[in-house]
Amino acid sequence: MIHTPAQENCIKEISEQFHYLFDEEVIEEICKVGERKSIPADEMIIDVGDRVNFLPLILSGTIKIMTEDKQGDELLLYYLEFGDTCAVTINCCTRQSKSSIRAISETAVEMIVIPIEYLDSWMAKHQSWRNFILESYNSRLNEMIDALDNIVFNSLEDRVKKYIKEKVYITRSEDLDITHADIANDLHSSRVVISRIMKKLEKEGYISLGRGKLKYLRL
DNA sequence: ACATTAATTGTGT
DNA sequence: ACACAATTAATGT
Repeated sequence: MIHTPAQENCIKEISEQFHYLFDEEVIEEICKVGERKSIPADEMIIDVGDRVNFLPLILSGTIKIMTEDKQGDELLLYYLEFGDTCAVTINCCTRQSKSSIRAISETAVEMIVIPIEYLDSWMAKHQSWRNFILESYNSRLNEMIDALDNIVFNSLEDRVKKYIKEKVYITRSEDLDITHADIANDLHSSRVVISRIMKKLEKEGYISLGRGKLKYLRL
């Protein structure tokens, strides 16, 4: 098979990062039809109600996935990271329905987007692709059950702790630039309540506080 | 360097 | 939940 230099490059890059996920054929397919995209931080990628016509494959960076309720309040669902794809998107695409979620880049993101028309035939043709999709569904479902469990059964304080942990993990930094109001939005709570919890966590020595920032010490 | 203003955070009811 | 006080950061003079 003949490749353009750009495709050669792409194959090299994807094989390096994804060889344990996909076999050769799938990687070639991805390079043929996939398009590489760079997204700056804090960019809205998909909004609620948008028609989605591509499937993202994250190379680096983090994407925040959330829903919106009738009152327009947001709730953080989960993050997408390296090697992830969006299970919700797969659903939307194959059923030709509109997005039920909003996706915003948390950091700068590098990704490959694949037009949806290829997904069906790949499912049939390539076992490693099939496994990838199913695996992605499975792990996301488990995460969601976890998150639901957390909301229903755990106190807001525990949710804040978990939130901070996640944030530290995805930014690879113990110093977070975030306001109490931001956290309140993500957790579907109010600023005042978050402030009180933050103060408590600081007193207990878990974090240290500053205006617009906090430092993770331990949990 | 100082004053003004806006944004964020703290606290009592 | 609301209101307001206190604190801090940003901006202009």
